Amino acid sequence: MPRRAGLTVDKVVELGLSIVDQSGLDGLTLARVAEAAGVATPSLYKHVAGLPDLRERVAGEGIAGLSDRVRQAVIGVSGDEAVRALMGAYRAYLVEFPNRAGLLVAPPPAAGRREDLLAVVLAVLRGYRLEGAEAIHAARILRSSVHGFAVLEAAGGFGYREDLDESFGRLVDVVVAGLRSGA
Amino acid sequence: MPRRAGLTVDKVVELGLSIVDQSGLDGLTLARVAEAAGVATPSLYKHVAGLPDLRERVAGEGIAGLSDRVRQAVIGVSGDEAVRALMGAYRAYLVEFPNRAGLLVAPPPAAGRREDLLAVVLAVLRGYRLEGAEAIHAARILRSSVHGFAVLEAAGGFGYREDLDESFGRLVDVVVAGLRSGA
DNA sequence: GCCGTTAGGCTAACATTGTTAGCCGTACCG
DNA sequence: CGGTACGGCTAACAATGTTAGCCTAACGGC
Repeated sequence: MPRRAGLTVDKVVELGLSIVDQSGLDGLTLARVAEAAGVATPSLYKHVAGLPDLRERVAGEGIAGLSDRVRQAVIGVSGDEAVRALMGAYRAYLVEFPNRAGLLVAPPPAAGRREDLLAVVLAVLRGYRLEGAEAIHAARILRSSVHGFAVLEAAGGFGYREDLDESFGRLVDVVVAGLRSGA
Repeated sequence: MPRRAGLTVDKVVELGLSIVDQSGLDGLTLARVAEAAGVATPSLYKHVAGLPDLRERVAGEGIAGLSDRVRQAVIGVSGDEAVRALMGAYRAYLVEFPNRAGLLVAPPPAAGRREDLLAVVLAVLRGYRLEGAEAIHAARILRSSVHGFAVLEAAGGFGYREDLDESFGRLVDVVVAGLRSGA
């Protein structure tokens, strides 16, 4: 076992993310990360500035992961299909990683990552010939509805899990219809 | 200064809620509540079982507050107007108390409170002649979209605040149209 | 290949918070 | 008037975040 653990910021953030997946947002603690890294707690300060900084970075990573998934999902499709793919991928991400829901609403410098996601949404909406402010409104509608559903599902906010696929399908239909009508 | 502070569970929860409003969810700490109550920290254990319990109760109160607002908003209106009023009240609540957004997704025994909210939504949907599973799907669509928008707005998740009213108006239109078409 | 510098680990120490245990007086009830 | 129980308190402890300062392995320049 090397005297130097060879830790980097990226490894610390990755460990943090997996801890969030296992134990929820409240489980993300410097002590747990240090333990997972095989290192004493204060050593982490050589890589991150503290717990708030780590939280921010983990949130950024979570948003980036979502962004990647969504971007992959819309490759080669357009129009209604792209919207369905985008919403499906968004939901699937939070089904797979429910504990990351809380990461997706962080206001701070994670903003840069959010831009990526917005870019994908806007690209998809280009198929509807929406431009400028119109596209912004449409993007917000799209994101709001899928985010709301996914977050509530991830948190167990719906009474019973039955028919969730059906509910989601209908939500997607409503959004697609809205976009087509030039919402 | 009375030897007995005359504290009750309700007062503790109320103090907790106002602390959440002032300092966010992370600011809700037994120490802060005790200070606000003019009492030593361990004394709180005579009223709540600990921090998790307090969190649950505060969340319940937050959901109850939303429920009340929404219920008030739909009194005397029906159909499309009721849906608009419901969504408007939901959003307005989180605009007024942005820090309560995180309270609305708690899975645990706050479930009872959520039932109330669901009941209001279902009552509103009765105007669309939706029944049984149909009504459940519609309720989820309604709740998902308004929740998503309100949460993202509360967290500053939208880049700029401009035209948010316009965006929200369009979201409401899309949902109303979807419900009318029997989504 | 030596040597200085630095990066990346460590221990020690401390503040804050949550939590438990146990004490003690006040308020109320018979 | 006396007893009980409720609602406060202090003391003590564990866990976490954070700072300070040390020490050494790794690496680069001469």
